[in-house]
Amino acid sequence: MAEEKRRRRPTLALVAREAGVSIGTASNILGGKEELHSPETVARVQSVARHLGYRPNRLARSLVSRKSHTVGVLMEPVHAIFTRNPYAAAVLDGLLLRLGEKGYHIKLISLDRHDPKSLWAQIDDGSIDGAVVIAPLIDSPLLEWYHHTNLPCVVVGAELPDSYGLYCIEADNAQGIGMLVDHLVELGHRRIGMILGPKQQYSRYHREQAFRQTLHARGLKVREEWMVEGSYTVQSGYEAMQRLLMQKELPTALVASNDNMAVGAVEACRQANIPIPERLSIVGFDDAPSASIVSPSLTTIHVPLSEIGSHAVDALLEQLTSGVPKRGTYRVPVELIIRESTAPPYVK
Amino acid sequence: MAEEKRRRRPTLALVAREAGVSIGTASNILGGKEELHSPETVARVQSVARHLGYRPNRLARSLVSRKSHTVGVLMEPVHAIFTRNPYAAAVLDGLLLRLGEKGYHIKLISLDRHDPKSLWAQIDDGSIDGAVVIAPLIDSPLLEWYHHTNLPCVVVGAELPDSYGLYCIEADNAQGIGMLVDHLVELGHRRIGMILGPKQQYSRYHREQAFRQTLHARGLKVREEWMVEGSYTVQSGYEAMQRLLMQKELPTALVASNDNMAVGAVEACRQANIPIPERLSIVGFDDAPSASIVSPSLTTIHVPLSEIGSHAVDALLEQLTSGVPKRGTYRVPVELIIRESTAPPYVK
DNA sequence: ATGAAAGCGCTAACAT
DNA sequence: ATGTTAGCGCTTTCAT
Repeated sequence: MAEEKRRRRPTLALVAREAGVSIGTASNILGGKEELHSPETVARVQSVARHLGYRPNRLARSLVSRKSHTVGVLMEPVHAIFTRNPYAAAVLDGLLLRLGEKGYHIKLISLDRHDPKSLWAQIDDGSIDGAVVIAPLIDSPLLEWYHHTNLPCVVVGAELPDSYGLYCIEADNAQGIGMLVDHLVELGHRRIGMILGPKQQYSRYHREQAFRQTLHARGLKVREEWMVEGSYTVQSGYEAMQRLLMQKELPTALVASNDNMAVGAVEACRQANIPIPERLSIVGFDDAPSASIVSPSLTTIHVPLSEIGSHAVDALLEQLTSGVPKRGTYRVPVELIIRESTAPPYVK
Repeated sequence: MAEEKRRRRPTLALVAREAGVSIGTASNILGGKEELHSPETVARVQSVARHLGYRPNRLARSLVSRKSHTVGVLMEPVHAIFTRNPYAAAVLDGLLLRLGEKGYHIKLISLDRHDPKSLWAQIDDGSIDGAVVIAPLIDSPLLEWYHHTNLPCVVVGAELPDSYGLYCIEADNAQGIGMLVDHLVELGHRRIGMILGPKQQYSRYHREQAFRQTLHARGLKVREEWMVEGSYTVQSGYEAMQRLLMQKELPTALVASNDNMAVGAVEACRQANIPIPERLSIVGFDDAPSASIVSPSLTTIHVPLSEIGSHAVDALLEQLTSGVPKRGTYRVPVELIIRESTAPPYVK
């Protein structure tokens, strides 16, 4: 009995008793409202707390205050593989940094495909004040958000239709793809292909559409046999390139929808003895760390991913404090980074 | 008043009242002890809960049960940058996967250097049942662990002295370095240098020591001017290589303490027009994604990082259920991966 | 099989 | 300036 008491961590009640004050007083002092009490009491309580090694129980605190000071980061299982997903990793960097500054804690939630029914019970269980959703997929059960919960939420890496009523932060895909195509056109390319992203990703469509429009605007024709599909992984880029290489006619330049796939494509070309950029120019998107490491290094679009993470935090905390849901889309300006993987088209 | 009630999420009490049962009964049924009650009651309660959209409050549940079903992942701020730290990213992958399988949630905690006093208050606040510490640094306040808390804990990516009394999981550095050196020696190299990790990392010393011992065992001399230091980043490897290149005499092979630095070293050589591996063989450690992407691809040591993450979870959960603290070290077997960055030494 | 009641550790009115 | 009280939403005896 007495032993059990000893094992348990000291509580507010214990501190109060030892310091000879009421539990409310102790709560005030240890909860940062010291100005309500006399200096002596404050000192005594703090000293007792220190000696006892008192640490407030966050759960109890959150239960009554209805604030967990924790935000959830929701990821599709596909994305919860940071080694293969520089995108999610970079966004997480930004989230972590800003959330830490603001004194918030972070809970990582990888959606469980096995049991989508318990999805909302897992997310909205009182343990988080709000959520950041990373690149939700098109059929994602997550997107029924407002049917199930009114937890504040911010979406990163996908531009959702307005009807979802969520605030989205996404790279300006149209601007980025436009810059890439223009760069290639200026080099003299007129035969340009594309490796598309997977059909479940919103970004795929925005990037594809921008590609088609820009080509059109430049008076170039979109050749459907040069539009191949990948899944945003290195391996898929490799395979897409192999498929492309089986065509009778080849483009002189290729836009990969992200850097991962561009890296895979470069490797496929290397194995097929097609020199990059002499025979084929290849560009990527995102400016992942690998883009500057591969050889040739990739011309790509720099997306300030970790700033996007910080921005997401700011937008979310703003909702938390104001109580007003935010909606709409913030398209983040991007930048063209010219490296070694692009050159004028080969002339026989 | 009534409005406020409406806004709030339904509680157990509400479900119980609507179903015409006591709160205890509802708790049993919704908490998985349905066998204690009659089928009709069970059905009724479940149905009411569903219609009301009831979701249990995890905080309240954890408060009374003293289990949060959440594991904390503690990282030094240096590591909390996943884009630059494939090591932490890969371990996190493994943690995330296994923790998800086990129904545990995960809280990411990046140590705050600004306020080390509140460190334990942040960690041991009732919100986690145990912790995984990723690659703690040598002077880390974290290592006073058992003075401050008896939270179960597992250390990954560092082999701590026994005195800390913590269970550590780390790649078999001695084996790995031995394999690398042996590989180089077999190729004919006798002049081998090393890029060391930073002094704050435990792994630096284990890798350095293994290097010195293996060279010694092979009858080779360690040339101190070929032992240069980096900080496990690509940039630091680049700079370390530049310093090395200023020596009058150069080694014919170089062991970089991790892949990041090997990548940086390769880049420095490229700029200095030193062909790899013809003029200099370079090896890395970890088998990070970049190792197979750079050109030439890196001969390196494969460390099953995500398995290490899973293993860490298993070890931690074992402690959680058994209540018995685990200690000692598990040295994970590693594997030599031979790629393009190594070749026999150049002969004039 | 079910209900009543105690309390997890804390905050926030409200009194004094 | 300090004490008292009523919960936060849930689990868990202990009765019935």
